[in-house]
Amino acid sequence: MAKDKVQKLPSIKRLPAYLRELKSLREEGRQVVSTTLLAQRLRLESIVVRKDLEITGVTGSPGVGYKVEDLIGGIEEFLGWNNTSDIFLVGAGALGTALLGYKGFSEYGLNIVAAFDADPNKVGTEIHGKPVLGMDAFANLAERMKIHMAILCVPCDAAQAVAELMVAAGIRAIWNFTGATLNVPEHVVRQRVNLAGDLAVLSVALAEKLKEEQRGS
Amino acid sequence: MAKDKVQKLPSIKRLPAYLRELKSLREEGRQVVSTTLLAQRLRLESIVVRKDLEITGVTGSPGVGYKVEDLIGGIEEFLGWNNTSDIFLVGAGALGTALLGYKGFSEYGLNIVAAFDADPNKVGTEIHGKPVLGMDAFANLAERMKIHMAILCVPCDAAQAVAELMVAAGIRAIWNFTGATLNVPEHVVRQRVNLAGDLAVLSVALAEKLKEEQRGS
DNA sequence: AACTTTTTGTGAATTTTGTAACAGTCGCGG
DNA sequence: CCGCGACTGTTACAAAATTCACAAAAAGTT
Ligand SMILES: NC(=O)c1ccc[n+]([C@@H]2O[C@H](COP(=O)([O-])OP(=O)(O)OC[C@H]3O[C@@H](n4cnc5c(N)ncnc54)[C@H](O)[C@@H]3O)[C@@H](O)[C@H]2O)c1
Ligand SMILES: NC(=O)c1ccc[n+]([C@@H]2O[C@H](COP(=O)([O-])OP(=O)(O)OC[C@H]3O[C@@H](n4cnc5c(N)ncnc54)[C@H](O)[C@@H]3O)[C@@H](O)[C@H]2O)c1
Repeated sequence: MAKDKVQKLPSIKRLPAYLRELKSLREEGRQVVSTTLLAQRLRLESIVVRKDLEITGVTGSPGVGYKVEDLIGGIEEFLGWNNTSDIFLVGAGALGTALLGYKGFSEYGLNIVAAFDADPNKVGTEIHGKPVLGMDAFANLAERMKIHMAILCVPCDAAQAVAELMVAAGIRAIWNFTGATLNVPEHVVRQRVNLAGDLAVLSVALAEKLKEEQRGS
Repeated sequence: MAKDKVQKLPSIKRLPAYLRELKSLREEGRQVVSTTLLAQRLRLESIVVRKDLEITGVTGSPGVGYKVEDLIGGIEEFLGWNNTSDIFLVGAGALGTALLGYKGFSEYGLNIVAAFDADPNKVGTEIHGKPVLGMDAFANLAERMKIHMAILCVPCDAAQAVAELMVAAGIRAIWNFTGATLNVPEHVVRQRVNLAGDLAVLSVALAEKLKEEQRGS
């Protein structure tokens, strides 16, 4: 029954880039912006921008453009980034440490509350001001604090086990930085950061470019 | 003129996941695999897997499946990951440090040779066994060592300037971990790691799921 | 040997995404 | 207050990706 397909994925993925640019424009004191300008800044076609912005429901005025404020508000509301959501992070290793210190998340309405790790040497310490707790504390705290989202950056082999623990603790959304494919129940959403996939695209594009060049010259 | 569109992007992005699973199957001593099994492991439909594998040119035999060895070889060759490529990293900060220590890159035929940073306190040190050099050394070394690829993880504001320096040094592919949209000439390929975009998808999917649930109950 | 099951490979249908075209609105400069 | 260029919003069209449908191959089963 559950036909939980989110539509217009590509558009949604581009929204944060618009948001970033819009905030930068606001800094510059700009109040109005056209899709032409946005497109130019983001190296896209203006029609793409127009179509993307359509899904937020924000409207502009012909001959003028959109109000910067409206767009920022509209995108944030569409993404649910206007209210900050608290999130837990599991795996305070190399990558986890970088994420814990990343200032940019506040732009996305994201607040990492605490980190969790299996390593007893790390438990009890603080990283970038965030406490590192033991895995046994996870379920209890998640429930008490009503945390629904979690970042997963443990080694790949541990990923599935940790994910199951998350699900059992009531987590509903897992942001997965590991290479593993998670098996989770229907009611949990998951999003994998596919670095390898991006690199694959880059590799193929470069090879293509070089080949083409050889042909051309 | 150059209509350098790489086709089947979604398929290419999935290939590394197959590769990972295939290597794991090889570990387990498996010699043959069907798209049915692969799909099950990666939570995809078997037809998706079949279509994706098609682009590598590897063929299987009906009723049996594909040889695991063949597929691994085929995918690696298609992606150009069979010969290791050397790459430079610029921005040895929080994220850069994590990347420098990441063992997984060798799976992708990627070898980070050296890091570069503007911070004089970092220059001259080593991170995870990789030397951190000053920015002034970049161009010269890139040419001498014939490096074509670079990882960009400096703060967003510095991204464009550093990218231009890379291009001037002959870099042909930039793996961009910053939020900035890079302006580079036609002959350079770029791939942005869009964390914010992934989070956007997760946010919307979760909101959707919750809304749907409310309706359903 | 005939039949069943599993699975590949391909061409075609369907859905989704990206592009183009254009009517209609707005503000501006005369 | 009229015409012009800039811009939106919508409808129509094209391309790409996904999904379906099925013939044919291999291996096992009766
Ligand atoms: N480092 C990178 O740059 C990078 C890049 C891409 C992907 N990744 C992925 O991110 C993940 C983490 O990478 P990393 O480099 O930070 O590894 P890491 O080894 O530095 O950190 C892993 C952390 O997880 C903890 N851990 C291990 N098992 C656990 C468990 N069962 N429960 C809770 N905590 C546990 C460890 O104590 C450690 O602190 C890996 O899956 C890796 O593939 C890392
Ligand atoms: N930390 C994260 O988890 C994270 C997550 C997503 C994206 N990012 C992005 O990655 C980038 C780096 O993030 P970070 O957290 O590592 O930042 P950071 O401040 O820890 O590191 C930036 C590094 O770049 C160096 N640098 C600054 N200007 C430079 C220049 N002009 N030339 C060469 N080096 C220069 C600095 O000395 C520093 O070492 C940022 O663009 C950030 O948005 C980071």
